[in-house]
Formats: sequence, C-alpha cells, structure tokens
Amino acid sequence: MDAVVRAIAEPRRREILTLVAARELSAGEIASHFDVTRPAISQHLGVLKEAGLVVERREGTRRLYVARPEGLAELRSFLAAFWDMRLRRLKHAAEAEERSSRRHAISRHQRHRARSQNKRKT
Amino acid sequence: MDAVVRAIAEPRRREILTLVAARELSAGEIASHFDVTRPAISQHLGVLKEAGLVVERREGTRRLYVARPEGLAELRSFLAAFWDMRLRRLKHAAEAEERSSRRHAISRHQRHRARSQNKRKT
DNA sequence: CACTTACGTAAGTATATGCTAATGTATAAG
DNA sequence: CTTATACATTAGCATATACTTACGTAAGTG
Repeated sequence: MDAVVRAIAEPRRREILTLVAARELSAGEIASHFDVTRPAISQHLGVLKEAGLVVERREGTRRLYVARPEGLAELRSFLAAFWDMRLRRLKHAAEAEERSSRRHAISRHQRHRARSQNKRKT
Repeated sequence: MDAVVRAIAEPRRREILTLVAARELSAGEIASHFDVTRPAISQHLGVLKEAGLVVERREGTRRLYVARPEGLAELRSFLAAFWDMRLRRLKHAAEAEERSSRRHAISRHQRHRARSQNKRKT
C-alpha cells in the first residue's frame, strides 16, 4: 500500500490518473496536458505503473496507459476501517456519557486523572 | 486534499493515526510507541493536525490527540469517483464490444489508427 | 540500410522532507 | 519565585524526490 499512497501523494500523478481513468491514452498525449518535459511524465507513469495504478499496453511505437482502480482497493479499505473506528468510538463515548450522567450528572472533565506515573527519565 | 494525502503518505503518520483512531492519547504516549525522538513525533502530529486529520486538546501540561476521520472525506470521495469511473469504462467497453462483434466479428485490434499527425517538432 | 517517431533511461541538480540536538514555553508543584 | 514536567519549536543535516538535459532503443518508413 505504501507505494500506492506515495504515488497519489504527487498532484501531477493524480491528474494523470484522472486523465487515464476513463480512456486509454498514449504517453505523448498524457504529456501534452502538462507543461513539464516528457521524460518527467514518463517517470511519473513509471511510478504509477510500479504501484499498480495503471497498466501499459504497447501498440507500434506507442505506449498506451489506462488506470487500474483495483490498485486502490487496499488504501480504500484502510480509510474505510478508519471511518468505522470513528463510529465505534462515538458509540463508545455516547454510552460512557450515558452511564456517567446517570450516576452523578456532573464531573465530566475529571475523568482523565492518575496516568503515566512510571516513565523512566532518559 | 493535498495536505491530507501528503500526510498519510508517511508510514509513521499512518501508524499514529491508527493509534489515535479509537482513543485519545497524549503526545508522550504516542511517542513511546516509536523509536524516534519525541520532537519527530511532535512534527508528525503537527502535520496531521494541519491536514485536519487529528484534533488537539490540552489538559494541564499534556496535549491529547485523537483522530478526526472527517478529514479523510474528500480523499475518500476522490477514490470512490475513481472506482465508479472504472465501472463506467467497463460498461462502455462491453457495449462497444457488443456493437463491434455484431457487425463484423473480427478486426478488433485495428481500431487504433490515424492519430496525432500534427505535432510540432521542438 | 538510414531516418523518423515515440518512447524510456541515466546523470546531474535543486528543493522538500524526516530526523536529531538544542532551546523555548506553558502548566503544575514545592 | 524556583524547579520539574510535558510538550513544541528551531537550526542543521542527510536523504528522497521531481525536474531537466542528454542519450539510448524499439518499431515503423523510405
């Protein structure tokens, strides 16, 4: 997954992905959308391909690229898991809140106490 | 979104996120999970906070951090849009395939021809 | 065969980034 | 007020990375 995240961390690579998301494009056609040199785009395409986010197909002297969204699956589930954890936490907090207010209705910011006493000093 | 993607591009920051996904932790508690110095973690927390992926709360001399998954919303929809585009493309390809095979059943790799003739040489 | 087209690859460079060590700061305790 | 705690912030450095220029290469064309 690391390669995937690093790949989409670069804005230009995200742009390239949107370009080849719906249709196949040659390296030159992709490069013509940017104001950097073609070797730069070629390197970006290499990164995307290495990350499994695009696939390359050769046709004559041209190389056609198209997105491979399955490459994003792992990242998507990482983010989804994150989202779910938030829900669980909210549920948990709500339940704790309920228990707390049922007992003494006050002292809600006094829960965090007596922590981390045993820390060896470096 | 750029800040978000750059933030999660760093493996250690993703670990931090998973640590504070379910529960609030102090900067020191977070740092104790890693073998780098605390300032390094402090800087990572700054990046995550700047990207809107965690929120900070002060309690005495401690600073408590917890994840803020809503910060991932935009990235998630970017990835979702990408996924949908794949489906549309597959559907499109399938329809084209059908039309093509209905007409002459052969010549399926001869569609790509006569392209990009007008490119000024630099 | 030479020549063109459409690319990738390599080398060098400037900037971004993650780290450490040193220093600064706010809160609590004596 | 002095000291301790739990942090952040700064300065400096080493590595990673995105770029350009120059060169290499495979497929098509005469």
